[in-house]
Amino acid sequence: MIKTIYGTKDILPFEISKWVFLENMVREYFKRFNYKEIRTPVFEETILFSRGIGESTDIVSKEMYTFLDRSNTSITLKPEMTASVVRSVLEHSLDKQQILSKLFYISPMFRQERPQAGRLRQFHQFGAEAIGVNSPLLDAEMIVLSYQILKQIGLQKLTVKINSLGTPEERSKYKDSLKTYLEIHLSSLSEDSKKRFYTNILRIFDSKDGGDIEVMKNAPLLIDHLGTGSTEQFETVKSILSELNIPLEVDPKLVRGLDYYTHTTFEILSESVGAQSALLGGGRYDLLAEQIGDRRVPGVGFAAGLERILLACENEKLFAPESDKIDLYLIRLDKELLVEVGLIANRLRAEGLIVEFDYADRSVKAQMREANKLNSSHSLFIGGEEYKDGKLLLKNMNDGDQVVINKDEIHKILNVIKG
RNA sequence: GUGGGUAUAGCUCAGCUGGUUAGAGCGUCUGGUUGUGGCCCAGAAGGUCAUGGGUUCAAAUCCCAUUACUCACCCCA
Repeated sequence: MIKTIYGTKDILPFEISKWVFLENMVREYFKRFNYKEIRTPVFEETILFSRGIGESTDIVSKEMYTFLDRSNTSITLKPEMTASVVRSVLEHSLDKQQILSKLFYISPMFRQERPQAGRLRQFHQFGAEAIGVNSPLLDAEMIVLSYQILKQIGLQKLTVKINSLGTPEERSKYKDSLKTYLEIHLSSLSEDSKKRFYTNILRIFDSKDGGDIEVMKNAPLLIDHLGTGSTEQFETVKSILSELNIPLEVDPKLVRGLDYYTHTTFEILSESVGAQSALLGGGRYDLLAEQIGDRRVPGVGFAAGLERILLACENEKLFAPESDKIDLYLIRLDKELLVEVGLIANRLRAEGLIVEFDYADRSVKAQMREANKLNSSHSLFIGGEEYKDGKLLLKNMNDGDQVVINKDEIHKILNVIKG
């Protein structure tokens, strides 16, 4: 038996309505904020991600689906969307056509990680990127927009975390002072953190190792090394958000795992999912365009995990079990009338009714049971004496009332049902 | 990559300390008189008890391995 690949899932018919609901909600909100949808290919040249996201990041160093195609080009299935969107903006010079490109997407992503609750190898994200203008208003807008979407969906147990990573210069200065501090304590760090010391030193803040946490308590914080410009920008973002009553938690240890972030970074967490509690994350990336292109273009964005949001929704019981309905189920009384039933169904479907009938040549009882199971508002009996007299029997499945309809007045069925 | 857990019908799960033909609920199908659903009732189909070894007179049950799934670490949405 061939099965789905490890870490991938089918989304079956009975759960599609939840996805459509979320997608509609997301589209509606992006529309209000005037973001335009963008779709990019599922695969790109590997170098886009290795350069954009950063060689030393976990995503690039061990999680990408990378392969050589038949002409020996290194191809990678997109592990995230920001690099692709920025690439697209640069490639098509959207940044030269307008001062600001406000874009959103809903798309599958691929990362070869070990699956667990809220983490799959093919997963879905929606997100936004505002590219071209460096304004704290946009940083704030990303958080407002994403927070409101989650709220609108009905999620309750949310935490918004925010931090600033400053400019590259501030960051590298800060890294130096962090290095100086950690060199003294290097021997007492965990093995993982020792590695991080060389690869991605900021991540040591995220360590859950007791010894590491002890050491990091007294470590210098980036937030104290920001210049006045960065501090001002950060303060502006925070004050806009507090004016809008977005509950903020400043987390100086919030260090995101992608290299391109500058200034504002943020995450929204939920208590209603498993250990992978980040529903969405994002931040400003003023360096990225230059990394993968030929010019400096500022940007800010976020990405949200659909599966995690769905998981949170389920745990907070936000989805009422909704039952599908159909308008009409055709009951075939005589076996010979197979073709006629098909013709009538076709005519009524052309009128816009949702019509179903039995394809399996089953008994009337079975057909009625099916009509009931499908939640059909009416059923139409085709056959017998009435049919010979040019008549059909239309039955209301709720109250059991039946009316006679002339065969050549099928449009009347429409009136009764849609009444 | 590292650790823990689980694996019995389409689904959710029983099956106690090893002992006859492996069960339930739901779902599916059929029927409860000629052509009428829901509720109810009756019946049927459906399982190499994940796979391979081992212990034993006897294994779904105990042991080992493999595989799959799952949760957690790492990291991320």
